[in-house]
Amino acid sequence: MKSGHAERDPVRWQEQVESVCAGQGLHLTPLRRRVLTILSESSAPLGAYAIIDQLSRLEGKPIAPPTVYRTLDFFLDHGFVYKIESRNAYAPCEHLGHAHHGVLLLCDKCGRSDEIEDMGLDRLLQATAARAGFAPHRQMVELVGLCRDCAA
Amino acid sequence: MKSGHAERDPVRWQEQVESVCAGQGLHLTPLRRRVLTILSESSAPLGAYAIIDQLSRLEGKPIAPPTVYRTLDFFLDHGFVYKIESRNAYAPCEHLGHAHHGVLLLCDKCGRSDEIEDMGLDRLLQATAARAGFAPHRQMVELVGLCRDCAA
DNA sequence: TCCCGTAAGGATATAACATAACAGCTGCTG
DNA sequence: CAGCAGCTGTTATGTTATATCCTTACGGGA
Repeated sequence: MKSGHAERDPVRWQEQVESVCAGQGLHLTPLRRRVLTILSESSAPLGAYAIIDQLSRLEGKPIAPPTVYRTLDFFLDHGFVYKIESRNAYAPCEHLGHAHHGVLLLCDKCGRSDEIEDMGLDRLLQATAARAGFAPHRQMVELVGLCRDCAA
Repeated sequence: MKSGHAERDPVRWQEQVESVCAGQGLHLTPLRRRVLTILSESSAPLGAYAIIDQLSRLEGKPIAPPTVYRTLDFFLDHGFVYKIESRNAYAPCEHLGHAHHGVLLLCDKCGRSDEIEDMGLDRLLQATAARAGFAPHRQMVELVGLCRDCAA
């Protein structure tokens, strides 16, 4: 029985990140690794303060916001994580390697986020922007609604 | 000489909102009217607290956040204003009447926001979502980059 | 007239999200 | 070993948004 969700494997995802880091000489420190685990094990995107809480519990001492925001910045910069602007939340990027400009499907009911790529859409967006004389360097496409599972 | 920007006429926009309100029996109170004016006269989208500041100056007394957030909610509910999620800012919706699901072009340099409609894009988004079994009821498409004027 | 319901706004407090600024540590490299 | 870069800790603060309760204004029906 297959779920409607992408069924990301947390372990596999983390291994991929590890291998990309190794390949690019990026430092995957213990702190970063822990945040990675927290993110990957969550079924839904997490807010920064949810990460702070979990991390504080893990470490047994309070972790201050800047620590987590810096870690998130590192992941965002390298495309391992994306930010969901309409929710102020962060989620593992399933398509490592590509610039992360997918379409986000955000379920109202279960809170999950799914990311899909669509070259046709990207081209159309680019063309639409170009027609307005606009040169985009970042795009956000977020759809809020009901996912397959929750609609059923 | 025509600007690259939509050159929205603040007065005209406000009149349109007035007429829609009249037509739908919506109450355009003095407070709402003042917020409308503040929004329409700004060249770039405003954050809620910028509105609070301006409104407080206009009224000669401090205005509390809930007052402005309620007013914004009213405008958002009726599609007079849209929220720019990636900036936490609010701007007049130039296409009254349509559900406001346009593409937002956000200039990094001058801070302005432009809204364009694209039926083709909407259809493609809808189709893409449907293929994933997703039923969207709200969409956000934001492109960040350089507008025509600033690129020149 | 009196009462009541509803919509709008005021006031206080607090929650939630994010960053500035500086200090310390570690490991590399000249 | 000196000096620098990268990472983390710490304190404080800035920014955005909501919960809660109270008051006012207005319209409709007993």
